[in-house]
Amino acid sequence: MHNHYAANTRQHLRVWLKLLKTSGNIEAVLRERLKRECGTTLPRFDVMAALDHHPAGLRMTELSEFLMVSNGNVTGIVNRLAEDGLVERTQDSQDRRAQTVCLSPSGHTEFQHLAKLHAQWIDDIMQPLNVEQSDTLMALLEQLTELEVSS
Amino acid sequence: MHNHYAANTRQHLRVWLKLLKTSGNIEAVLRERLKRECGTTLPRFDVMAALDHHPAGLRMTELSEFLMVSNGNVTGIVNRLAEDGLVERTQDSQDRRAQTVCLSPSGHTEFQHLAKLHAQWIDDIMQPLNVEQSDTLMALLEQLTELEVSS
DNA sequence: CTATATTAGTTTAAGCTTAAAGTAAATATT
DNA sequence: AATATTTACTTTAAGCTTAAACTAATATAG
Repeated sequence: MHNHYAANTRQHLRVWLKLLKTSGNIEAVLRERLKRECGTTLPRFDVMAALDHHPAGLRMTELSEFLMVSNGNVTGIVNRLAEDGLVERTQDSQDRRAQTVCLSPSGHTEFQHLAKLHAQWIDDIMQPLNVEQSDTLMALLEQLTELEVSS
Repeated sequence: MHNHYAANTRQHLRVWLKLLKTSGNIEAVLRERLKRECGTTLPRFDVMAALDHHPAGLRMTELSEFLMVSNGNVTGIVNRLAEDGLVERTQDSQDRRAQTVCLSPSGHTEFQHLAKLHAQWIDDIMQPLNVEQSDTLMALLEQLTELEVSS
């Protein structure tokens, strides 16, 4: 029986599609709730979470590295957050090219609210797994994080 | 010890972030290879895969339902595929609003090439898991597919 | 038959995303 | 000091995505 692929190519495809679907479904739920219940988006939430994690603020470049997105992308999201008064830009006094972005007071308050809801949603969604199961899931996913970086 | 959340809220968050990251990493690899090696995108691939699966063709609305994206979205992707001669639109003779989209001969040839590469990439990425492990992963992901639909 | 409602699909506005080009300031070289 | 390079960031062009508005055709109701 000639078979140029590994014996379980089909199984691999099925698992990948399941992984993609599960992750996408959960992400869609989060996006939907952020929008409907909070009037915001996942990218905005991610930027605010990064800034909340760095109370001293971040440079635009640091922010884009932390979030692993392009710097042009960060420019747009920060622009919109700034328009809404949720983040503040401070010009660097040493380097006139640079600026530090941080949450405004109202942005901080708003994020605390968002983070609480977000944690509850995740907790709810992950409820079906007991501790042992989620450990197993972590370990299996961990194995997929290694190879795909190479080649 | 007062704790208003379930005991493993933090663990739940960690697992979700791991799931999101793993899925996103793999998706990024696929996007990158589709672009660099094939000059195409994941949305285009998805549309072509759907059409390959339905040799008789699909209506625009059927396509958007099958892929679970908005109909306006499908319009744009099919437009670009049509510009490249990879799909063909056929006006429905019964209903002047409707049309059937299917892969062109060159689109079919092209997709066979893409699908082969795609399967090899997935096979490669999923290699670290043996059959038992991927069964376990499937089962765990399956549990997360149930609840999140509700509420 | 006419008015209404539904259906198929496109267009538009807004945001997300990237790569590539551009701007301006700081640093390094000669 | 003048030139070149690097760095920080923005802008642009293109594509993906959605919801909402829109167009046109079909189906339904009276």
